[in-house]
Amino acid sequence: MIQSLRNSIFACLKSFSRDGLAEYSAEDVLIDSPGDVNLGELYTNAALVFAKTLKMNPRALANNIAAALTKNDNVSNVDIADPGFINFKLKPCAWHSTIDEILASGDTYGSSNKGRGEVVNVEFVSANPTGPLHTGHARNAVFGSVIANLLEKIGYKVTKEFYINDQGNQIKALSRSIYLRYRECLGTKINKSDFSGNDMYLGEYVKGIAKNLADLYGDEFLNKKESEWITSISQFAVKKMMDNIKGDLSLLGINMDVYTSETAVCKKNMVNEALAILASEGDIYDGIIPKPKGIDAKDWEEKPQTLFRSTKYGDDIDRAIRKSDGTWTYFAGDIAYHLDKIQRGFKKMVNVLGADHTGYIKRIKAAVKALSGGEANIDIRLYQLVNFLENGEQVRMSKRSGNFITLRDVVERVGKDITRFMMISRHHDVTIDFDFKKVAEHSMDNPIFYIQYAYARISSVFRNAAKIFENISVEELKTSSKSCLQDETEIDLMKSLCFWPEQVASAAIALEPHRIPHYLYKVSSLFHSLWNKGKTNTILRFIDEKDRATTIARLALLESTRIVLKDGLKLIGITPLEEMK
RNA sequence: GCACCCGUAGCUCAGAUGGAUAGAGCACUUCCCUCCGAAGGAAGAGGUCGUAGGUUCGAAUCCUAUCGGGUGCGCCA
Repeated sequence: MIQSLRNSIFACLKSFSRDGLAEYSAEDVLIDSPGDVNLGELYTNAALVFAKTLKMNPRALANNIAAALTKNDNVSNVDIADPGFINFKLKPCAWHSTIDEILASGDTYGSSNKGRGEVVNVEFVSANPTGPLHTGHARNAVFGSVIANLLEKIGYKVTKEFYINDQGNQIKALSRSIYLRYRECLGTKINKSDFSGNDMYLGEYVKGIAKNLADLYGDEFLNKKESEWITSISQFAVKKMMDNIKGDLSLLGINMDVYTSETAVCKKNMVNEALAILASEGDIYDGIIPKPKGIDAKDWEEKPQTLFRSTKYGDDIDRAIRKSDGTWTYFAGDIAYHLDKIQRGFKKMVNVLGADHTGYIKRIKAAVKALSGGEANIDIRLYQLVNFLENGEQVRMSKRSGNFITLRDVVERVGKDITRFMMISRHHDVTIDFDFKKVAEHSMDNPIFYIQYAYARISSVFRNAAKIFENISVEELKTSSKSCLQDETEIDLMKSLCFWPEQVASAAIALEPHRIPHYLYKVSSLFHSLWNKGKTNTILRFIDEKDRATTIARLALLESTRIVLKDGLKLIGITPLEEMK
């Protein structure tokens, strides 16, 4: 409905200039409901926005648009306000046809083809396989998965990807930690001091992996030099940890499409290939990175290193791709990985990272630009920390000691749906306070219950209606007359449902999933409001035992509300409840 | 020192592409269950959108400066 209004306004604009609007489309026409209801149901600022482009007086343009709208059968009460806003209403029958639209579309209501089937790679979580997923990863996982759902919904072909950092010092440290526990399993006495080395892992899960190792390989690695076991145990450890991580993700209902391993990328010689591309553009050179001012770096030595000229693509300083011992930096591997993505055909990429990766954005964007000759683009979304509160007190966590809340802990305690809702309902740039007590409360502090409650109430109405009227079918809801739906709140609800496709598209394009739960809350609120109106004003009740036609019309409105709520909940990965318990 | 992010009601937060008198919830005040689920609803009060300039028909939104808070800054991944 909104889209067809846009189209008629845009057609009017186009009649004034054939090519002046070449860069614009009907999508650029704003139609919204004004904050003040006295101003009307809907308004557009198109005359103000396009007056300049068309070199016309805003007021004159507004007159023309208003005339065009007046001719539209769905529109009534067109009015022009200074300096050129156009306010108008829709005839009730137009709102009623929005219900028919929703019922006809069903699950696909809100979908669009803005993505035109373009492939997009959404990389998220990508946690080091050195321990179970923790609470930070939970936000990453939920955020990434909803972005993927949203992009899919607007017509992109999405690949959800996890990058496995199965190389480097952390994996070595994990392997050494496992090896110690493995010896312990086989009877060697291990002292606490043996774990005092660099970044040794102390978590209980290390013992579990060591036991598996001992069960499977016996004393095969015992009394051998590190060089003889490190590769085997690393591989074993990564395999075990990845199984663990996949299990944790599935607790949140998340399945990745692709897991790409750093080792595999290196084996394909991608690092050299990537560097060759960069070198051919003159973006590789030997140089010195200056010491940053104002921070503590006592043992800083200025040494020449191989650098990537990322400043050419907007970075603040050039970045090292080789350590002074000649081995590649992590960044070199990441450059190779992104070349791999590009070669797999992705021109559009999204990467979800924790806020501690702030400094990483510019260099990876630079690399993608350089590697693709400007063809590919990567969006990096950072998310802020989650503070966990127990009885109002923040829970301290330390990963090294193994003392941290795992994703599994959280999900087992409050459930998948609440975890997901908490992680997704705030803007990604805002830190979240996750209070274990509050989130489980069935109260207004916890909007998920409000939304679930609306959904359950609708289902309840249908259950009750079925007791009174026989054989209510979706077909009957579709074909019935809705002309009795005239109440202000009913219209408001229809109006709100009408904007669902817009909401989905805006959330997807902005990569801001939190808009979805906020919208669902608003729809729920209108529904609850309508429900309560029926308590005092009995003619507004959904079920009228003596009037099947009216009941069916109201059920049609409720069904379309249910479709939107269900679709929205599905996008954010939450299971709707048929009844509250 | 530099980069990125945040600053909106007492509290927790929404306000995409600049739009009209800045919105919710919690808390506070007052109402509404003989009634499809009160786990709800209606109304009231609460704001110099950190501050100061600028851009224009119009700024919470864009630009500049500044204050406060967070994150990060070579051979960690």
